[in-house]
Amino acid sequence: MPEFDDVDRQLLRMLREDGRCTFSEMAPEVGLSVAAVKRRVDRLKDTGVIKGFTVQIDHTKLGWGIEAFVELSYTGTTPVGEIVRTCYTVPEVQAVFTIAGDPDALVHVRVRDIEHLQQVIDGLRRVGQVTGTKTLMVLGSWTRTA
Amino acid sequence: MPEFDDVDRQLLRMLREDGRCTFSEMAPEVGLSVAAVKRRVDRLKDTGVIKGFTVQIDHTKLGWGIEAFVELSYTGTTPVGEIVRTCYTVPEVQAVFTIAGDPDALVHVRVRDIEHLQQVIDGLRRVGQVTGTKTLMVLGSWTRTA
DNA sequence: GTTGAAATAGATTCTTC
DNA sequence: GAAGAATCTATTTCAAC
Repeated sequence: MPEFDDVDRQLLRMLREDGRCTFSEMAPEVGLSVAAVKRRVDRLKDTGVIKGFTVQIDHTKLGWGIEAFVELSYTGTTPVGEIVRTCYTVPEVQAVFTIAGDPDALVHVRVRDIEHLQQVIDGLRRVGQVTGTKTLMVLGSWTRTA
Repeated sequence: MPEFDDVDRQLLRMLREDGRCTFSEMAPEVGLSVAAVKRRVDRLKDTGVIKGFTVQIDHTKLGWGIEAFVELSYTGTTPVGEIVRTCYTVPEVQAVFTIAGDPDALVHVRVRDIEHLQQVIDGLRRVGQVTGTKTLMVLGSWTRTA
């Protein structure tokens, strides 16, 4: 990453708040022309700073109201790559974080109800050499800019 | 949420993979007309299923290479709303999850380096009635569809 | 639910400074 | 680096089915 200035930061902030924000909307905000804004956003994509765009979904509205983090501990011989692989095949898993120390992984899951959560946790325990789990039930959440 | 069918699910899946996917791109995929796709996406926005759109950023490219989860425990008298409020004023905090049981909150932070992480954790400890913290350093991560 | 057409707006490219 | 104009593409609305 060579130069990266306040204008770039401003553009990223605007795109974080609205990923479909147009060049014409951003241009006056940063005091540049539409063409100049396009060149900057293109450069952010080319350099990989912008990985892509996505939609923000309210999962409770879809009936997937329960969110939890599952801490997983594995036997010492389990390679990290296998931990991730055994987790992301489970459709309820939203994200997997491999961790230094204890636990070995933190898995973010989203489920319809408690019974469903129980099934998902059982599924995670079964695959691989899991030695223990601890489930953190999410009561509420706040995410930056969402 | 009244009716919500496979076409809607397909549209959400496509928008998750590319939030800037156009109606004209989605229409042939789901076998509907452009106008019909627009009506469905508009309905998903109106009903709140679609909360918004955002950009996916590679923070390592911006020099914020370290990611961690901090488990926070509070005194019994601390209201949940205050926990969230004291956390999201810290700019390094990406997300706050309030938890049922122990710990009371799980905080996702993103920092430049270890020294910076130390400062952020110290900052989180200072505000509110924090009785203990445990930090999970993220070695690697996988997120659905990202 | 569909099609097609028309109007608007945004993206993109090119030439200019 | 930047602006402005021309072109193309997509969105949006509408009428009719």
